[in-house]
Amino acid sequence: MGKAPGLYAPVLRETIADLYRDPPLGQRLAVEGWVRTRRTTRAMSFVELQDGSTLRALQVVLPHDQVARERIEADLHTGAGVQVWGQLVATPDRPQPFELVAEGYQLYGPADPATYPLQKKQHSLEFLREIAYLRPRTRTFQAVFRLRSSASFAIHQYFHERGFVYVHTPILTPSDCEGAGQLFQVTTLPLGAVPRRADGTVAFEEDFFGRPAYLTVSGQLEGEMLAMGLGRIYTFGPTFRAEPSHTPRHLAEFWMIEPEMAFYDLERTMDLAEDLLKYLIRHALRHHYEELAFLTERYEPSLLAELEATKESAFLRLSYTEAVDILARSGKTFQYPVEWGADLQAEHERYLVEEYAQRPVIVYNYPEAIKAFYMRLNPDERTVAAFDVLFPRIGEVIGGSQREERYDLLRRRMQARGMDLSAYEAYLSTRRFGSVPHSGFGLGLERLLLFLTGLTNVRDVIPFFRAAGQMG
RNA sequence: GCCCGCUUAGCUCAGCGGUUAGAGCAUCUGGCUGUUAACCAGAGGGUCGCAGGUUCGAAUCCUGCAGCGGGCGCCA
Repeated sequence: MGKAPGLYAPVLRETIADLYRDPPLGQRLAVEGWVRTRRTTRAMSFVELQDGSTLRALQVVLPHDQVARERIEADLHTGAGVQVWGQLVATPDRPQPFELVAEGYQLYGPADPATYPLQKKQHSLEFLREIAYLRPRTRTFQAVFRLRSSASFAIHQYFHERGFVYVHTPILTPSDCEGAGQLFQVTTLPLGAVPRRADGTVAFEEDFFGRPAYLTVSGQLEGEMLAMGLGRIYTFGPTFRAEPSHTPRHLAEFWMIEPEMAFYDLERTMDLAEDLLKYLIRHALRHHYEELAFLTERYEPSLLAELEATKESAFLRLSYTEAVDILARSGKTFQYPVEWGADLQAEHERYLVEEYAQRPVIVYNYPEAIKAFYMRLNPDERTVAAFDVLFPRIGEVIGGSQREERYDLLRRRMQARGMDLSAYEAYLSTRRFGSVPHSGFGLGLERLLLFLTGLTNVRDVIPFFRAAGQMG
């Protein structure tokens, strides 16, 4: 058996991705990774080694006259972490282009087959959710998390290429961004013995900030303030909603991209949203064909074709009024009635996207009454300059609007909704000093990833999921 | 929050009132001159989610609870 090269050995130590990119055939080298499978015959064993650098595995041949069979059978089970060294040899007559003929190996960490949960067969996504810490050992999650990483990078690249400033809005906030769901309260007060005032209410002046504090549900309001000086900004960070939504599309902690642009009207903002989404799809197709092909084969047969079609398609733009009209004339029977003034239900959105348009749809100019206070009132005074981007399979992926920049109008509408204006003093003040038209939107990273990966549950596109009653 | 479904071996599932509960894969043992989800032979492995109830008899029917999944609502 050859001498162990060790961690700082004078031999090549390469990732498997490097080997496939430019195989150093004939050279002696060391590779590190985890055993995916092992097959043993009388004279030799075969190990498929993966290291996370690529979905492809490296076949390692272990001749039993080099490495004792008993040792291999005791050590090299699925999941074991090892370093293997030997010579890289071309194998033109075999399914793989080359393989490593081992001289020896070092077992970093065994994986006892009696207790190691993963096997070499495919597991259900539901089962893997129970052992989230091992999901990165599977090719599915390597593909998904690599796409997540790459899409995140592409988002930054897209905005930076266009002069947007990446801003960090606070995670801890004193107030709600109205209409964005329930908040997680953050406190250092002892929950077992909360200090109270004479009238029995909680004495928040004794809390850490001297007032109630929450985890942010959106960076939008702060983003608007930053855009009113920097021009074009975007946020990209975690947001938190304490809404007990039990669906495959909701998380309590998720990542959101929120651009906010001074001097943008609704149409220009819709253009930006559409362009961004197509850019991200093109980026994934160009840089991650291997991952997308794998996910297409495993999970969503139409994934590649759908991405190809979407990156070229012109999203269909319909005003809310047009959309209601189309639904009313569709001849379809919907569970929820279609009438002007009611919000579009999931079944309505699905009809518009999957049957009527058969491509992404942007619905804009929604009734004022069903949308948030900060959306700009249109001249008809019945609708606001809001829009949703609806995708096949996953529904709403972006929600945005032109913001109400007129001080008196904004104030009046907030009052009409019974909001406490004192909590929004800074926000309102931006409308008193040099207020200009501006717009923005929110893109849910996990929902985008459902579209890019072909998976159907957002718990599977974030490494460790947090949802009502679940911390994966 | 409302509605529906599922829970049987390590995993994926079959069994849906009637002998000692099954299969494939995994594991273990042995075999195999290069395997590719290797193959061949054999073995071990189960309080049938939990708690009650109905019945001569319950994995199977009923009730409650829990976990998971899905639909709806809310939204990203």
